[in-house]
Amino acid sequence: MESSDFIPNLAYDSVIFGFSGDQLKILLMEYHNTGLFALPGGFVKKTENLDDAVRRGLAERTGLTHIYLEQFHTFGNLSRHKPEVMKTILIANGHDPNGPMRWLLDRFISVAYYALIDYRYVIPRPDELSDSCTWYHVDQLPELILDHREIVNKALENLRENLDRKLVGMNLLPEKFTMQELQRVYEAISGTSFRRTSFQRKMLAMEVLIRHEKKYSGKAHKAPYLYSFTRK
Amino acid sequence: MESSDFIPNLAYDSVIFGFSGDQLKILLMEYHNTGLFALPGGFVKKTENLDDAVRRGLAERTGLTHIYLEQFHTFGNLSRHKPEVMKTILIANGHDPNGPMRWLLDRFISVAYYALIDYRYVIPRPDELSDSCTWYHVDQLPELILDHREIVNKALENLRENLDRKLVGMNLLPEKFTMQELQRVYEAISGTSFRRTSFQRKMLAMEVLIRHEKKYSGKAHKAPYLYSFTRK
DNA sequence: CATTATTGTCTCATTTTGTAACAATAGTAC
DNA sequence: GTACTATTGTTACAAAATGAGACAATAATG
Repeated sequence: MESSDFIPNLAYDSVIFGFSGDQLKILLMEYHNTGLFALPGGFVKKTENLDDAVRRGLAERTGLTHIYLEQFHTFGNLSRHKPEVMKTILIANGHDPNGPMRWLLDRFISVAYYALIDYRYVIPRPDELSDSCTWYHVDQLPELILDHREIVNKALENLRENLDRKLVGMNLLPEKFTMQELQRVYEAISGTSFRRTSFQRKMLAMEVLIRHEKKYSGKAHKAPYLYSFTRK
Repeated sequence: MESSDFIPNLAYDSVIFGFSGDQLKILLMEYHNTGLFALPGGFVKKTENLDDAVRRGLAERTGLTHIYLEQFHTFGNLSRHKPEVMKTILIANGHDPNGPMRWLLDRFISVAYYALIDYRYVIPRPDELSDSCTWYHVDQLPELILDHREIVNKALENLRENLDRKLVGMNLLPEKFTMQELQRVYEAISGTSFRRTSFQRKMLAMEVLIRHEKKYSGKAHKAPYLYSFTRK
């Protein structure tokens, strides 16, 4: 990680949403020997588009390309600059805080993105400073460094606002899904519950769903249809 | 303007909306002797919050403080880096493009904000590189440098999305206004027209308006009430 | 075949929205 | 003053959207 390749004082952070077991989850990194948790983030190369830097980082962290990404806010308060936190992390990783990684102690303005991905295909990979890169239920997050908690909150807020405007479900679910699964996604994001029949009527009225074959679960009841979204 | 005071490679641009004569307008700067138009922008000091940098710039450009501001996107494509444009501007202003202002030719990632302001109170002031800082109707903008046209489009898109979520009218109108004036604002932003009676019913149902005395225009018809928003 | 759980659809009441009508003015013309 | 005009605030009714429940269909089980 060579400082001179990157735009100074500029970083990005990503809130990576996945859905499993009726729950909305996000990926968090845990730094070696510190118990500190953070959002996956990175830096922007001097000869790279901002969006591409984020996609590069996401690919490294999840193994996925072609990810649904939304930029939602840029965090630029001075209060987010806490060099002592980064110093702790560097020391815990055996780096000299006055060595070649010293630039990590600088002030960073961070452009925040959220990603929606199909949970099943992710292979979380920690980076060199981290032990783990793991899914956490959004309602049970550990304490996060710097302003990362605020970033998550703003991501959630934004995701909720987009729930009715964009086809959020499309990116969190497999290609084919049942109406119930789709409803669970909407409920997890909005934090409320919907009436089954109203939800079904609303979704079908949007005319973005294609109905496929039934899905036999082996359970003793009528089998639901599988649906997919019309446009890829 | 001393390069070393600022965060390198980071700028902001502002889309300043005002409303007058039933039209939505924005403030544009014209650079000396070039015929080039741009959004008012600036740079962030190393010891300054991002938001504060923007407020500082807005105050300089408009004379106003306490402005309604929304950050809406950060533009970070390589394609927005066109050093020859900035070079032209520097030369036209009698600066040496290899002199102390050379840093202006660097690549900049720009955080974009829009502001909503009461047109009447603005005293537009050009900066040192500009002849003018003038209002332009959003449908009749001159050609803009770099990606500033894209920035305006995205600002408009964002403003439209916020039209029903936030009290947009509050910031573009005087303290007291008629229902018709409010409707004109909504129509100018949305680009559509609304039925008078439905609009009135909708606004009153929101219960955010206080009705005041009537406004006598001197015209031969019933005088409309003046309204204000409940919360400041 | 009866039972159970769940699904897709339909029905009806309620609420919201679209549309037009109407009465109330504030001026002008006379 | 009265008649007339333009615009406003409100009401009335139709149409559409939504909330809430009923109901039939069906995939398993015993």
